[in-house]
Amino acid sequence: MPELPEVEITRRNLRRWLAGGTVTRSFDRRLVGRRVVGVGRRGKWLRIELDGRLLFSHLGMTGKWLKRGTGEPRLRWERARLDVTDGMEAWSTRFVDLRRFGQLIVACEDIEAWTSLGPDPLLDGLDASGLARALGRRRRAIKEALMDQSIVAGIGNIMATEALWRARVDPRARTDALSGSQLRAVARAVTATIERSLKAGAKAEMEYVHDAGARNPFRIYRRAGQRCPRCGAVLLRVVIAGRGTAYCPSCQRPGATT
DNA sequence: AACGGAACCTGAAAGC
DNA sequence: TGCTTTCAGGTTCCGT
Repeated sequence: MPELPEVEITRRNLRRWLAGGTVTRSFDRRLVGRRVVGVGRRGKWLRIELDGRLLFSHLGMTGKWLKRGTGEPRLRWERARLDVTDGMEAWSTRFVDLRRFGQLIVACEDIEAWTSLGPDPLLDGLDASGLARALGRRRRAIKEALMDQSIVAGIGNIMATEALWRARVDPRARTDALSGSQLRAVARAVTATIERSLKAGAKAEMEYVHDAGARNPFRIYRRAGQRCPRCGAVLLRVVIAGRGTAYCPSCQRPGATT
């Protein structure tokens, strides 16, 4: 269930585990014998660069990359593995994915899912004018627009919910109704929310909020019925683009115009 | 073109 | 206890 922060943490882990190593065993024969040059990310996509090949990885809802010993047995829900050696040591990375929405794609050049992404808030930055340009003159709800990967890359249901609360903007507000100051607030809030999550989540074994036993580290995500941490009003729930959305009816404002 | 809903898949938690 | 319903941090397709 990862969004940009978890995917970025996964990228850093994979870079540590793989970069400079040579693949000794893989789910795909075309990767065996190749050296890993580096690991990149745009939005929610990972791009593992090897000599002469690219491996794209999307985590879907439940995908995780984990580091294990080469001799360790197949993990529960393991779908793929990539073993490497640096000449001295050997180890294994495993891709586990309970719900199987994740993707692994071997390619020789960049795939469309990668090249068609909108600006990535961490790599490209995000300001009000960039956001306004990306939104264009569409009129859909701001939350739906933020989750569109061609508008901004890497935002999912949680980052959108949290960022709009931080920006004090109603998630149902139409994009063409937002004022300049609301756009600035949203752009700042998206970046701040991602950075907060990034700091909180850096671990070798990612834990997602819906994992059994996991705590909810977010301010309002999945907290409808509880009180707004800012103004104390009771948070409500609404469905936008098919996704559950908590919001504060008191301090999150609709667009400036209607 | 746009929008809601279903689909893909496997569970956990809540409700009865 | 056990059965049913709802929900889940993603993306895509399909019908209206």
